[in-house]
Amino acid sequence: MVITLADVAKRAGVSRSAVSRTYTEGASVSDKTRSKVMKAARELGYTPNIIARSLATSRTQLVGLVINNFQNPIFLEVLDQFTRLLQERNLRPLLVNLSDNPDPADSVEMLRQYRVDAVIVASSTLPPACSLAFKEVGLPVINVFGRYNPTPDVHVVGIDNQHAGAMAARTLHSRGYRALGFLGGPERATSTQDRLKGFKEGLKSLKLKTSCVHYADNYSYETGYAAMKELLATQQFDALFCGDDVIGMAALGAARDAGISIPKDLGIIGFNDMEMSSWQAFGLTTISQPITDICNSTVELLGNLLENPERGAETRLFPCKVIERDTLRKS
Amino acid sequence: MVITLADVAKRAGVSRSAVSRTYTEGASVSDKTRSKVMKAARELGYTPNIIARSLATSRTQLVGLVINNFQNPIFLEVLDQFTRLLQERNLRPLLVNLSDNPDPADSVEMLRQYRVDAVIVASSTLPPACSLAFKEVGLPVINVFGRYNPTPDVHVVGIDNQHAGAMAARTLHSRGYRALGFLGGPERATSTQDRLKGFKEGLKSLKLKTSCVHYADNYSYETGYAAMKELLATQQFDALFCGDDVIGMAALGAARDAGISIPKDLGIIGFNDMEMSSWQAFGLTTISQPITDICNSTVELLGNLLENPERGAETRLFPCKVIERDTLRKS
DNA sequence: TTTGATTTTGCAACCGGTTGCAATGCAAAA
DNA sequence: TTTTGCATTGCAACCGGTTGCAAAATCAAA
Repeated sequence: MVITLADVAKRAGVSRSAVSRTYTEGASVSDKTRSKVMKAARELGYTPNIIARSLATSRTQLVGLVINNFQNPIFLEVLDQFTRLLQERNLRPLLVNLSDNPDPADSVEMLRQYRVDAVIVASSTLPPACSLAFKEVGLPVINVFGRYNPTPDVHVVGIDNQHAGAMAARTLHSRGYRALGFLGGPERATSTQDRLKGFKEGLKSLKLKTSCVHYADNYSYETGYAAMKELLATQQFDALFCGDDVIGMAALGAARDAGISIPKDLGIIGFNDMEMSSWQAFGLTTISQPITDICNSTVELLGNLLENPERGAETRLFPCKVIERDTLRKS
Repeated sequence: MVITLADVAKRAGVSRSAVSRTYTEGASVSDKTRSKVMKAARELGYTPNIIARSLATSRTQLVGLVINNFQNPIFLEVLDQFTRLLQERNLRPLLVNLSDNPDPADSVEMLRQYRVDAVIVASSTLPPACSLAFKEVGLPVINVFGRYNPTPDVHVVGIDNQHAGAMAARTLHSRGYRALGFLGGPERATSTQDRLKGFKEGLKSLKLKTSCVHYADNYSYETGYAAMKELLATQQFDALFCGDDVIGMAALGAARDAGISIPKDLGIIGFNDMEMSSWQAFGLTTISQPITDICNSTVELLGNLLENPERGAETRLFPCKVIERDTLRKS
């Protein structure tokens, strides 16, 4: 037997509206009524039914949180931040795993059925069409870690991957490396493409050419290790820009196994600055994304979006930073 | 302008009930009516409102997923599995981050307000009282990675930590180590306590005593590293059972830095078999929990629980397994 | 064709809240 | 004391579905 508004109203000797109003921010209720209601509610153990409220207000306070990468530990941090920030704003994350099927249609339908107030798509590997699909059914959507688009059709918060690629090129060059290779994540990921593009352009402006380009199909150690072995067997290079720290660490492992001296004979720079890159077993020099800034900005933008859903699409880019460790020669 | 049941009904020339029934599993509708409705719905772009349905049926298909450990990468895998398994059953995970505030009261209230059908508390560090709090307000709850309790008041799915501790003791002993130490995770975590208890009992039946006992306050590398350094400075031992792989890897790092030969002069066994323990930079011998079995079993139990919420509390324990790598001598 | 059993259908009440509107109460101003 | 203005209150309709029940339709058997 569950307690409803009406029960509380009866016990407090007021109307149902009065009860509703004491639970509504900024509604007009006298202190006297409010305290009568509170008392009755406490005595009965009343808990407002948000589902019913959602129906009436057509606001659920639910936010779809779409993720497709449960391999990369960086996303655990992302989840941590998002859940915290959303909780602070009284928003609730409905988690969606898009790993196996990159076709968002089902998820779109599902989140629509739940009438979520907005959607966060956190992925650098999902195609832009995915976020668009949400927008097309009228759901406010933010693509975090998405691709920069000069004429955006969907809100994007993240980094400028091209710029980061150029930064990697300049950094390697400044340490005296000259034969620079690229070992990216999945080739189809826009983040990979953009980083490579920026890397190449960076090299060009330094009058250099990319020594080799190779990809790891996913962000696992094995894949990265195998890719690096192949690279070592077939290519010449004295420094490597890796599309992710996991791959960077795998490359580091493979190089060490091949007896290559790091950073003397080979320099490696990773991407993401995950927790364990700092462990002294690796000491991987890497480029970090300002995850905290990105997540904060996303949720803040989300807040604005809920006030004004028609707000035009914008792009928010944050600068990356080189994290100095032991896999590059000192400049 | 959003399309409702009534709109579809009007266009299809049937009653609202008919529309509702075509969207309800196992309801009685003729094929003719059903197809008329489907056609109208398609033409109008109708999406049923699950919130309204939830209100009417008092079933939301929402499941609270409570996590408090966003540091340990193992939980990313857990999240991956749970989201997948829940999705398969048309259940939706509402993610709750209990990191900062271990007092579950707010979360209980929130999940209650959303009328979630059930709650999964996935944690080995939260006190049992936390899961109980959910039960007390009438929410079916399963504590995953929880503590074994011979007279359980809450459903528990996980491993027998005591048994695992004994397994660690036997394993170290069988490799010829005799001065066995324990470096656990947070002391207050029941999993830590139980593993230590089992470890001690295992030693006792081998006529040995624990050489030293120490704890790391959390599951981070730094903390583990510092704890290990202290241990090395103050204690004598030739093998160490670590409460978690992160700590194990930190211990490994600290030992190497101290110039200790592993596994010859010091054996280390970890816990959890996380992805990177297998990386050849570590090759950490460890004890693995059968995460997949545990998650499967949890969701299956959850399914049963939804059918019959009054089902008595049960405990489901799965066996752990030693994963042989390079940080123990061969037997 | 009639009868009885079985499906299918629509009506209307209900799920548990919110909110516009008119009525009421109350205090300050006239 | 009467009037005016504002804060409070309750009524009743509404949000978008589900479902028990009785009536209508369908089907098979007689």
